[in-house]
Amino acid sequence: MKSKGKAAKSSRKPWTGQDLDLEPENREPGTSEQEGSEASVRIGGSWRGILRGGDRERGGGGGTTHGPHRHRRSHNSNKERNVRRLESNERERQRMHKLNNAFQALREAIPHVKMDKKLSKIETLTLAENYIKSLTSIILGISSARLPPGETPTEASAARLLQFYQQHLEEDGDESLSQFLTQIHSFSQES
DNA sequence: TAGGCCATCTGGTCCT
DNA sequence: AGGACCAGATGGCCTA
Repeated sequence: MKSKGKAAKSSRKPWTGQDLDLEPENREPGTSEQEGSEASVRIGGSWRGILRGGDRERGGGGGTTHGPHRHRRSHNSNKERNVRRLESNERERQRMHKLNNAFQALREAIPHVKMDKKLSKIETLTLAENYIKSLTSIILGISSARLPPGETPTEASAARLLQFYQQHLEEDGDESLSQFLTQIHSFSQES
């Protein structure tokens, strides 16, 4: 059983459009917003249309529009829009699942104390950052042990490490880690 | 019960 | 044109 049980997630059924009457006089997902209404509309478990006119910067979009310049994509019918929305929802779900898989892989890659407790996403990212920094300082420490007296590891050293890593990423993709470690070893040897 | 965390929906924007 | 990305919004579950 998961520590943060999502047992009721099963009750969170994907929106099917069936909880909304899509007959002509009724709305469909996004309709009210596209019509420019500022009213709150219950859509697929979410209330849309509240707090409009956000100050979002460029890129990424995200629920808010920019004043009168909202454009609407024309689709043939409500039914077609509905289908596209459902497909989009599914893709988004899959994308988030991939993201969560990546988070899980990261959790398993970084050592942490509370092994019985699942790390949250923010904890995972923070620990990963600290872990990387620690490893980097260790590696640079090894390197400095072989540097000429008085010479300390510099940012240039770290940049070289990064360069090695990026080079292997480009050449070998995900399989590069062991080779990268080998490279680091030789790097420390030559320093 | 409040707050944290999360999954999901959603629509605007970016990218191919 | 359509998919990917992004962030706001919402509601459910869990823990202190």
